[in-house]
Amino acid sequence: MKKTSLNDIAVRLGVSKTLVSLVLNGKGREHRISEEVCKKVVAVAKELNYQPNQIAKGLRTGITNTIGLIIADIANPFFGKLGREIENEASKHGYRVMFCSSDENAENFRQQIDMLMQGQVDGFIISPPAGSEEQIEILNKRKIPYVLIDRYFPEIESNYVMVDNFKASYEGTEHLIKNGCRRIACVSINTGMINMDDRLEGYKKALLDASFEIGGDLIKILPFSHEINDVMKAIKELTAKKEEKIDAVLFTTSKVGVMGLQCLHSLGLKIPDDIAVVSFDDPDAYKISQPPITAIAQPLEEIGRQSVKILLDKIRNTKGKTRPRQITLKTKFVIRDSSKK
Amino acid sequence: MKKTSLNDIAVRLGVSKTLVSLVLNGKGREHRISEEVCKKVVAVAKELNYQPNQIAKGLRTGITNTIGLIIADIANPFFGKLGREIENEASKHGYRVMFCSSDENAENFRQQIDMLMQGQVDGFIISPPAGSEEQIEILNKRKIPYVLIDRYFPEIESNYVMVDNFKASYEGTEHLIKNGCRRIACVSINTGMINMDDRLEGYKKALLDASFEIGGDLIKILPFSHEINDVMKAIKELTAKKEEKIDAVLFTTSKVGVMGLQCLHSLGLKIPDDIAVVSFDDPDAYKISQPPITAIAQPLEEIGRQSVKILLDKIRNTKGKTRPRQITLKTKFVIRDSSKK
DNA sequence: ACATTGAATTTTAACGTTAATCTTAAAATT
DNA sequence: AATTTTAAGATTAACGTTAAAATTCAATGT
Repeated sequence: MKKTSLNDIAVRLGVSKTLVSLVLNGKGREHRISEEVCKKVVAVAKELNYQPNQIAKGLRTGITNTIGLIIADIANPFFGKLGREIENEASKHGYRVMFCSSDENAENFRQQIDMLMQGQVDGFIISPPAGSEEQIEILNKRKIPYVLIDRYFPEIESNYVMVDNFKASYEGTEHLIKNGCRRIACVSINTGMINMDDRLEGYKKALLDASFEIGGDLIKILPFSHEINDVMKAIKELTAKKEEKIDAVLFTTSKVGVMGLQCLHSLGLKIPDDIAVVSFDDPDAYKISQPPITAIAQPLEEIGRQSVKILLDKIRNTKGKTRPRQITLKTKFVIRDSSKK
Repeated sequence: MKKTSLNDIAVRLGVSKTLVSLVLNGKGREHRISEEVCKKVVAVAKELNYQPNQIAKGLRTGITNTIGLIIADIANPFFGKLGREIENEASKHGYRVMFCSSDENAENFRQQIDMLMQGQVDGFIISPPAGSEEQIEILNKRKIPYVLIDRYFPEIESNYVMVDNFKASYEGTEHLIKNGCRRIACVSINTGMINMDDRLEGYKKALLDASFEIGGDLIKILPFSHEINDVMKAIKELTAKKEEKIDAVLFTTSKVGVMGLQCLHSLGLKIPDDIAVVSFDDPDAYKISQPPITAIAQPLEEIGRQSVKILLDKIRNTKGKTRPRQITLKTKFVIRDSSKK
């Protein structure tokens, strides 16, 4: 049972395949195909269960109705949820999604971009890893539509959808200060990307504005491919010294936060009494944690919607040199018991 | 800057595009193309940064090197992690992945299958929703390669990769019994699929073998699109009656389990003293939970590897009527503090 | 009567690739 | 010298679709 093609329908009706194509694409009226013929075409198409071959369509038109999504790791709930929002929004507009997990690795990323650029997608939604500037520049040069999410390169003119990481971090830290915390640590990761920098800076600024000391011994930057051991080491160091013991910690991602909580628990530290906790992102784990964790939640649905919207805009309007669309969204600060002193 | 095609290289060298194609596909030797010409072709291809157009290749050969992955929800960490394993394994073999979240909805599923069957993928890895038998039969009839994961239809001959849900559930329940629990509830969801049935049956059989009563009031089957309210209602009912109060609960998915834990916490019930907990799946949340949750972990990497392996096998061997490959894997029972009495 | 218009289609070509067949010239064989 | 073989490549056609240009036939206008 081979698949039905336009030609099969055409032969069956003794008309040209162009006519069939026109009719099935709803251009019958426009091309003054008679009502009668239109009906016949539609009937036969239905009878033979015609499904257009998207590959052939793609070759002819250069349009695949597919978006390439490259993020760090689809298994990370943050990206999983974001991926889902992107899928939903794309689907609404008739687009499918191919996804790749770069593991924050520039070489993986390069290969993935190359692979998907071989005519398979109309554009990209990308959370770029450190060191991928060159690839992004290539997209610019070739005028391939794309939107960055989660982070961007300040020195490259791009479309992007972000959150205000600095402000979010500032708020979270300020909240801890207001709740009476005095020695607030920050555990972050070294991705080399601006979103993490901003989160650290927001934290520092909040300490500064409260006239707190910003000790280097309060800040732990983990290697970006962090294991639980790395986190454990950091937490131990932060909680070791009796006199200068910390009383709160800000985690800058849910991945490091989840690991951090495991460590705090296994060290027998009580949250929030011994150590108050605030973390970026808001995975399920934070809701069932005892106590529940105060979270800096990103507006995933909005990020998904906006990034797809902008991308489809760019795809439809590749010629007009529209100025880059750069959107910064607000995070939602969800106060739970982990930050109550 | 248009993309380089085979023809561009051919014209530049004054040879035919067939020759260029042969050389770049490594068939130069085989077709006795001279060493000298081969080198020139490769050099120019590199110079012009030639990337084969996969769409054109796909049209000509009928091969897209793309797998369609249809699961319930990529935002669900279980499927997110599984998706990642599938992506990894597919990538090793030069395959890309397109994903769709069906939300366990047969109509969504139908559309997604139809969409991806329009020439865009070489085969499917599918976690089929209830009521999708017809679609699966269509795949059979059209000889489209696919592998089912997580569940299957007993009445349809298919390839699949599963875990032994009955046994896993039996073990989990048996463990609770051995730890001294006497009134063990089961909170499950009504997907209408065999994996959930098996989990329920395993639970029942364990009770039966221990000569416990299998009360209907111990079993709560939630609507398959369950909200936290549904779970809360079930938990309340299970813990309401003083005399017949439950002392343990088995959750048959992590989604219902995570919600259930939220409910137990908010009702002020202590785990495991008031109620011991065992749950299918092993999300991060269970590791940082206080106490950590005893989990029936599925071998996600193995499921991913096997399903891709079988699928690629079928794709490469569409003609030979190979018998269906049906694989049942073992779960890993991870005992943590939530089940200690 | 003859050109003009309009409706209803058809023809052609192209997207980039590759499988199958065909060509050519030189070298080897009889 | 005539034939066959071999090396090295070219040509053709096709995958299924669609944009652009061309055709056909009838009706209308002058």
